Amino acid sequence: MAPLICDGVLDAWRSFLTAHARLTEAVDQRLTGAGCVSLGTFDVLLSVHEACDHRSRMHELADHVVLSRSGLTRLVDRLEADGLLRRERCPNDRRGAFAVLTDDGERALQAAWPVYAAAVRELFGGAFGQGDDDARRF
Amino acid sequence: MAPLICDGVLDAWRSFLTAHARLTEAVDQRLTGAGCVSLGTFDVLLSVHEACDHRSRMHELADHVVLSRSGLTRLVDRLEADGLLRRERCPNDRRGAFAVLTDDGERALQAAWPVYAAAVRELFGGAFGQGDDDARRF
DNA sequence: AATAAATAGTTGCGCCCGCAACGACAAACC
DNA sequence: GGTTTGTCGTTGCGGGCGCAACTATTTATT
Repeated sequence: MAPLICDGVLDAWRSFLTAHARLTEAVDQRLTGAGCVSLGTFDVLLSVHEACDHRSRMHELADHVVLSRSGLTRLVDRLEADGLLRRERCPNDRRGAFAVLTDDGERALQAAWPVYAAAVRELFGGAFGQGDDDARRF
Repeated sequence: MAPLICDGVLDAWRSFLTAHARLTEAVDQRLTGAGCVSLGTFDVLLSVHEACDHRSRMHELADHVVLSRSGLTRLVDRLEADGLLRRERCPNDRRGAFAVLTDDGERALQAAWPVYAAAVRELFGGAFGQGDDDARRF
């Protein structure tokens, strides 16, 4: 039988899959190796930080980090236990809750940021034409 | 404070992360929705199929699908229980084992292949310039 | 040859996730 | 106003993964 994969799009897809697995693993190891939060935690903290008033509804947060609602509930549980996030009741909608950055969460985000940025630029940016490497304006 | 993300490489990285999450979810749903094996299973079956003699050493397989050795052990356990794969002792190295496609595994791979290819071309290929869409030579 | 170091694969353990079901609430409909 | 439908977030459950430790075997060292 001929090889199943003989198509540019499918080759690219497989490269995409392996690149994602290796890159996320490498970036996560940079973060945790430097004593920072994990990549998953960082994504959540950053999303909350970028939201209006540094707070985000749970379902919006779940959408933004591409996690199920239940998955986000547990993750926020952990971050709340770690003191990085806290929940706040939503005044308009008594069903809803906000995730809000605590001061510790803000500090953890700021501490992780340079590690994250450097790792992404080096590992991800370096894997491409690195045409933007001199466009750093951090 | 200024927004933390103001860099082309970092924007691209975040798009990369969300694209991966959404695309793998969508491709997996196409496969399972059509009664085929999951995406993770498909990757393993395809890797074994492409290997020499349709068999692959466990550690090579783990590397190829970017899984830990223990993770691959469990995954092959499940596929063996499902009758899609079987283990064979390695004659040269008595520590080693091969994962080998069974006839059922081969059939499952062939059944999933067109669904997989169509999903990847449409969802992944379509997300780009689709310049290769007419280069299909399946 | 004898021993030390490295490698292959498996297992116990704990973590993290998605699905389905649930209770609380809001919005739409009549 | 009361009922139906939809949405928000949480929980029980089971699946799937990585890390560290382990056994068995190979390879390197002396």
